[in-house]
Amino acid sequence: MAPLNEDQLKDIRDERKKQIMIAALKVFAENGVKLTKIGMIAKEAGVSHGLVYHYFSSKEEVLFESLEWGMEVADTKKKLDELGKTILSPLDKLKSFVTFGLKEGNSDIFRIIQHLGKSDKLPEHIQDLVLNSGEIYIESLLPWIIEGQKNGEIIQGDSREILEIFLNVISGIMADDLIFWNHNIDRKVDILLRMLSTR
Amino acid sequence: MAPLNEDQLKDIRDERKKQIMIAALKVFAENGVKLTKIGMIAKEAGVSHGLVYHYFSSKEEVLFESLEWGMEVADTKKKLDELGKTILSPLDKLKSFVTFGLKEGNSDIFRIIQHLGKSDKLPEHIQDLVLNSGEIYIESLLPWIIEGQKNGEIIQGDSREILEIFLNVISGIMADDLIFWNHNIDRKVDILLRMLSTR
Amino acid sequence: MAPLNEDQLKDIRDERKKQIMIAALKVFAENGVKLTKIGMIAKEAGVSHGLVYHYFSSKEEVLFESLEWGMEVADTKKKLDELGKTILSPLDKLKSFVTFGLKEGNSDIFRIIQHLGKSDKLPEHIQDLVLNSGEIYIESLLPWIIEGQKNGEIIQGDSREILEIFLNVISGIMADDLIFWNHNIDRKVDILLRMLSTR
Amino acid sequence: MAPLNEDQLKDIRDERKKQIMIAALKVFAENGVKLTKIGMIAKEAGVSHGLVYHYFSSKEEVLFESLEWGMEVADTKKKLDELGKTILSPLDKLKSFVTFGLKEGNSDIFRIIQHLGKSDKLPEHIQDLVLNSGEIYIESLLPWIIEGQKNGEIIQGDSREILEIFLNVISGIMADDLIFWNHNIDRKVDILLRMLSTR
DNA sequence: TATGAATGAGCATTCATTCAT
DNA sequence: TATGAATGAATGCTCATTCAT
Repeated sequence: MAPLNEDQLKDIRDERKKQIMIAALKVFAENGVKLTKIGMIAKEAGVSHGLVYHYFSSKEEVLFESLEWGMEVADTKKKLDELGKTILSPLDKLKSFVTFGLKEGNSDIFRIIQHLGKSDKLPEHIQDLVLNSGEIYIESLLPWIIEGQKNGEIIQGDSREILEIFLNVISGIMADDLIFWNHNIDRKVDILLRMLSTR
Repeated sequence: MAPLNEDQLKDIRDERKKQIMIAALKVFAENGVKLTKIGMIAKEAGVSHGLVYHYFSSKEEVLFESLEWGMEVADTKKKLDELGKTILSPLDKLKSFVTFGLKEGNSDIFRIIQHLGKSDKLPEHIQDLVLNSGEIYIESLLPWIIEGQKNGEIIQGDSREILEIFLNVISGIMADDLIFWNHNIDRKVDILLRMLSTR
Repeated sequence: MAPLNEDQLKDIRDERKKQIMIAALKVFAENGVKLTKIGMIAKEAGVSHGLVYHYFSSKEEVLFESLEWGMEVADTKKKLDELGKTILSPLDKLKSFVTFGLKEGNSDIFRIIQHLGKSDKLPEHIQDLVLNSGEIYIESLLPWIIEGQKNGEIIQGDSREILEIFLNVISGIMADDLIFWNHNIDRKVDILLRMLSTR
Repeated sequence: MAPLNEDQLKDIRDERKKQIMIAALKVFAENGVKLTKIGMIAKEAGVSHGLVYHYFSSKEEVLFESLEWGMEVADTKKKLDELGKTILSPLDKLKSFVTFGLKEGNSDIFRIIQHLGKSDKLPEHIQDLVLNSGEIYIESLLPWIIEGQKNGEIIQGDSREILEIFLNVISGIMADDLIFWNHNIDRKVDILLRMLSTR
């Protein structure tokens, strides 16, 4: 009889928004932003397209909020923190990180960012998010590279340039065929890391 | 003015088709197949969109014929043949090939194929082309890998798997930011090739 | 808390309905029926859009009931009755009525009716209301016109036609820029009434 | 065989655009801008909605270009010029102008402008057009008012204010029921003009 | 009674494709 | 051969209406 109380409503709202954002991240990652239709997100989330617009004001808003939220809760970030605390060698940290990132679902944000990088006229707040996201990885990974160079594990040279090359390769791979990479993944990641390792 | 005779007409036909296909390959490579509008191809080719339909029955047909023709005449192929005849070491051949491929324009077909790999429902004849295209490179490159393994330049292991990993990395890169890779290209290609080289 | 008894519930019901109808008349008058969204009415009334549907079965029903109720209780009607009882000359009664009607809020029903007059396919019961509404004013005003013609204040001719012309002008004005008319209103109404007066 | 030459194409283009603009002015005038669907314009013009977008980039553009063109070629303007050259008295010029303007089709622009005046956020170039359009009438009509005041035909007072009141009444009427006004039009216009006339 | 979550029909706009010239 | 006029299917978004709580 009585309407739902505020907390219950907030729960539903949050739940639905999350549900839609998870779907959005997946579909955006798979198809790129432009080719993602709102209907695809709605279908993936199991709701009507109308509902998507009940929670988000536009497709752009879905993208922005999903990315923002995704970057906040991203397992990738947790993984980085977690790895930072282990006693693994820098190179092993990188390997572990790449292995993690290539698992399906873990690379969604990376892939979306990459798609976005290729669009011309991004709205500014999304542009900011994209630029910022790059920085997050660089912040975490650059110290590992430097440390690896110090202990002789990683090749010498401009650390940042080396990292950029590496990230470029990784993001290219992620945009590609994840299934291929998940077969025999350790072997493949080993080969990938040879790029950087002094052996 | 006398009407053109048949040969002249055929020349015009061929010329126009080529002109459109060159434009198509460029635009498809830059934007992906779905996001490429017929109008974009027509504009790039300097013809009306109507004319595109005069020579091709559909966008899909433009894609198919362009790819087929492009793979036939591709500079990449010539480059492979050419390199095959040099006395460069296998690793140096690979380097030279990658360096060539990263130059703007030389990777169009590669990039289109990669875009296509991500679509679900490709018409069969295009599917065949895509699969086949991989084979072309494999045919040329696999012997180099094997030779490199024999002379100790290239890491041991399943030659074909190594090549596939390598091609995957390369195609990922090509889909990405070519401008980045063309800065300081030799240094970058060197690092890339460390994946395969024993030193 | 004891549950509300039936009378109390009915009071709430009536209060809420009135609240919504007042809001509806205002918003319909300002925006026209088609351009009025249920959400606009709900917001103006300070209730949720869901509640509007609790009391009315459709937007059309909101319109119909609001009009019906509005015509019943309209201040305009009271004003007409009131003026009827004064000893003002017919022309002065008309002036006073027009001045009253041009004040913001007093012309809502007039304006809605006018908007409706322009729609094609009105449901029959609303059509009836619209036609009927005209009659209400005519009933009150026509005697004034006739009286004015008798005493020489108002121009001769078919009384009903003269009234229709006059009402047409008034309703056109009301649909327009009320703010303009409320500046220096007496002067403007004087000019308006020159149409009818013999001077 | 040969494609149409440039002149022929231009003719078709101009013809189609005109056809669409005429339809647009009519439909916009009848329904107001917001309630006018592109489909309604297309249907009125006897073309597909797609074609409307072939010639105009958006609904707003249809509105703008149609208004601009309509104001340029408007018979109203010609009528004003023409009347200016006659030897009619100022009051008779006004009568003649109003009579002309109330004929169906002659008031489209007036009515659209009036609809627009009630919208809030008009794009600036349309806003300009609206403001400008008012001025056009004022420019032509004000001298008539002044002249009429001089020769005693028209009531004394701030000429511009009198004109504004008059235009307000006229535009209100035009928004209304033109069919009503076109019955017995001379009689009605006579009554209307009594507002301004000293007799 | 009261809320707002949820749905789907409808309209603006884009673009592949057809066709008259 | 070559052009661009013309069509209509598909997609983003809005809003009336329904319904669970």
